[in-house]
Amino acid sequence: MSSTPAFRRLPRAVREQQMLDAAVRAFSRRGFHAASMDEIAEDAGISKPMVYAYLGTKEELFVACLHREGTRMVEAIAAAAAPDLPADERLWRGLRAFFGFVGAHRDGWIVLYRQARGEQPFAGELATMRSRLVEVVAGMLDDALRAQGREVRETDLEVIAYALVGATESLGDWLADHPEADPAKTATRMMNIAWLGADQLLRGETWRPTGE
Amino acid sequence: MSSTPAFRRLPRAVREQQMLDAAVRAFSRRGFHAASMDEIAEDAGISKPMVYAYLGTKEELFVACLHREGTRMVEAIAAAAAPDLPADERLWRGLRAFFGFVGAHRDGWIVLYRQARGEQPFAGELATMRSRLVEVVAGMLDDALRAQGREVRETDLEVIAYALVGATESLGDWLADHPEADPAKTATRMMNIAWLGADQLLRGETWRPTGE
Amino acid sequence: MSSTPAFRRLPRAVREQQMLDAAVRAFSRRGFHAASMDEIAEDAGISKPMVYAYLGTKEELFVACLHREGTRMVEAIAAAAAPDLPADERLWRGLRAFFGFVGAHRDGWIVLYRQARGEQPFAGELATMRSRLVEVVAGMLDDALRAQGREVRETDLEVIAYALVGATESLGDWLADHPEADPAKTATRMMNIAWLGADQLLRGETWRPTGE
Amino acid sequence: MSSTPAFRRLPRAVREQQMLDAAVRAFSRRGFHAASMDEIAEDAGISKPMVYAYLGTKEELFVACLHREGTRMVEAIAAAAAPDLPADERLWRGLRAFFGFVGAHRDGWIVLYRQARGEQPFAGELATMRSRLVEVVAGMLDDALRAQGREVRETDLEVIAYALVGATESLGDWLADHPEADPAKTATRMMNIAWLGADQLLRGETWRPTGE
DNA sequence: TATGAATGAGACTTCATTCAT
DNA sequence: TATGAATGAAGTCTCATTCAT
Repeated sequence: MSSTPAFRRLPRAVREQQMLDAAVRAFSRRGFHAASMDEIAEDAGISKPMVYAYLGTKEELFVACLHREGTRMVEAIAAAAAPDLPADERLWRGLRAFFGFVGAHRDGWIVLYRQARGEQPFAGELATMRSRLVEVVAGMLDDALRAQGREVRETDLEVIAYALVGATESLGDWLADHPEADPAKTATRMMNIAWLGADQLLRGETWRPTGE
Repeated sequence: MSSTPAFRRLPRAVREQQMLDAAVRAFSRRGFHAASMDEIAEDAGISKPMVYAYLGTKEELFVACLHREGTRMVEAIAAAAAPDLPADERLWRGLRAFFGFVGAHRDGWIVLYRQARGEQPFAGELATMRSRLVEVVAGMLDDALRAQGREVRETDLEVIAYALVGATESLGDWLADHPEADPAKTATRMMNIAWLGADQLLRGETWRPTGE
Repeated sequence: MSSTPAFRRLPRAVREQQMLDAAVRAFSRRGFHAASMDEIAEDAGISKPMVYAYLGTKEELFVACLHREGTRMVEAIAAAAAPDLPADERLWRGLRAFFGFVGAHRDGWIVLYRQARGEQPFAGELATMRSRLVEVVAGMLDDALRAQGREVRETDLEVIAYALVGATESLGDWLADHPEADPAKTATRMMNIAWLGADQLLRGETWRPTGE
Repeated sequence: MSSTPAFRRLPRAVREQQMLDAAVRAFSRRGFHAASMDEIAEDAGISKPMVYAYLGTKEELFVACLHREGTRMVEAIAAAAAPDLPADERLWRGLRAFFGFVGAHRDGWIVLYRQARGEQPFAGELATMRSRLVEVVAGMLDDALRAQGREVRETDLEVIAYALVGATESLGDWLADHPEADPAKTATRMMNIAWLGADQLLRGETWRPTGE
């Protein structure tokens, strides 16, 4: 006799995930400002006041999206690249995990990479995340070098790591726009670029401007 | 007789540049949606209706910014990387011009790279620009290879070029956040990464996943 | 216990009628363009966003007014002029209902007759309504004629009907500007004009231009 | 060597007519509010400040249109219906002139009949014009009656005249929307309706409500 | 005379957010 | 808990009108 179907009154945690799903979809497609709370609530199948009650302000909602997707991504990568593996293996598994994440969570990636970047309140947090990643990658390179008995100035290391991360993100973003592409193959390509390219660089050879 | 004949009533071309300057500043700092036409008009020292009369809708204004800054950047790079130079020289000069542009036009760069990316109506155009750039870079790499009597599958070439462009953009964006850094030095670092790294890669050596 | 349970938070249907009332008043007095949404909302005792939420755009609001008033008028007339009555009785009751409507809903009439006519998006719909009315009147005349064993060319019938409707509308509009006048008396006058005038006309006599 | 083509610097009177032409077109198509001074100036091939200098405010410009078109119409009718003709001839010639005017000056008619009616500042003036016309028509009917040795209460006369004018305007407006229709034929039809219909009415016969 | 440049004012519309049931 | 009803605030855009050349 109850007109309330079984799926109402879900436990709070489930509802929150539904809302975050809807929010990530909306923010990914339309950006922080253009996405509307109305739209998100409707897509989540819930009323607007509930969204406010559970997840707070629009800004807080966006941050929650960033956190969930960022954590998912970082944990996926961290779980793959166990610290006791050799450096190249860690890099390779990390890349595979990264492209796998992008392929499986396009919207999440887009929120992280395209949408959060331009919005002042959030860009800082993202930059911090990237910095930590760059450190990790720099650490891997350093490990590899020491294993070969070589050493590189820390600054150079950081710049190279930064460039590798940038290149990787860029291919990841390309992947997000080409759902038909194979994440694993993309990972292989990036691994080639990263590992062989970096190896050469770190061997100490340097290109020099030719005067002027 | 005075070369600044009055304060108001400037000719159209001048006013348009003032408006575009203000718009690029605003869009760079606050993004497309958060920037307000009021704000832009006030910063340009003019009333809102003039902005609409000269440059149209907010969307058209944003496109005008994109065009001006994009053209500036492309022309700076094209002027530097004359097509009759050897490939490495072209790449080097192109990079120097690119980082020079970013250092000199931070706001323009940020609008192009950070703000346009997430907004659906504009992202496409930007992606096209990047594609053309990737082609050019791939062409340089190809030239260099042929000069050495080697050859590479076109797909690989494109991916490598794409990664190089991504890495370069990423460093450029880093530069935009570090005004104290030296564009020329950043260019040198990127040239190292690009040239030596690519050289190795293109020599035919390949890293391969180790099973699993 | 009170039948006016509170002041705010009325159910949707009630609020919509309040808004339409206010809108008809405003549009009637000032016309589509000069009436402002602010004004309408304030007169309805509600905030502007509610108007948009319930009734949409200004244009849609105007159409809603047109529909409500048009329907009211047509239904009043249709209810009075039951199709099983003899033609003259139908005409008479219809006229009485029409002038009754104009007297009781001046604002509605004015929106329909004076304000919608000049505005391109709405004029068409009104013209269609009038056409249908003309058909009905032509039908009445035809009935009356056949009852007398006479017949008239359809074109003539339509023109006469059109003129009758025009004359009626014109007197209706005059009534709208003379609230002290008696709708019933106006109806009687129009019935005289219509019935006796038409009778003569339809008897087959024709005035003819005298040369030139 | 003069770059000023011959047709600039027209005499004031000519320019004013061009502006009024453009204004009537614009007001007819879009109504008083929706028509913009920009549009009018451009259509007249002149700059906006000139419009203000010559014809004043938008409101004054509209009044000027009303005057010109109203005068044209009245004069056309007056010239045709010379007061020394017999009443039926006057009516007939007047109608022909009226429908001729509508056919030849659609835009002017529309401004007078459809657009001015709803705008408070102008409706009054129009109503006055119509009143005068009604008087004239009532006079004609009176003349005709007296010529037959009969007499009618003035009120009835006025109402009948009002209805005739309304019917005529209505057919005129129909003509404005059917440019392919023949003004002369429409005039003949209206003359039939007016003359024969009125004749009957004025003979003293009256339709009476049948109780209820 | 003639006009490009300029603006104050105000319109429509939308949104994030909250109240009262 | 859950939501329909409600709004303050702000943003985009247009227009009639005037100045300064």
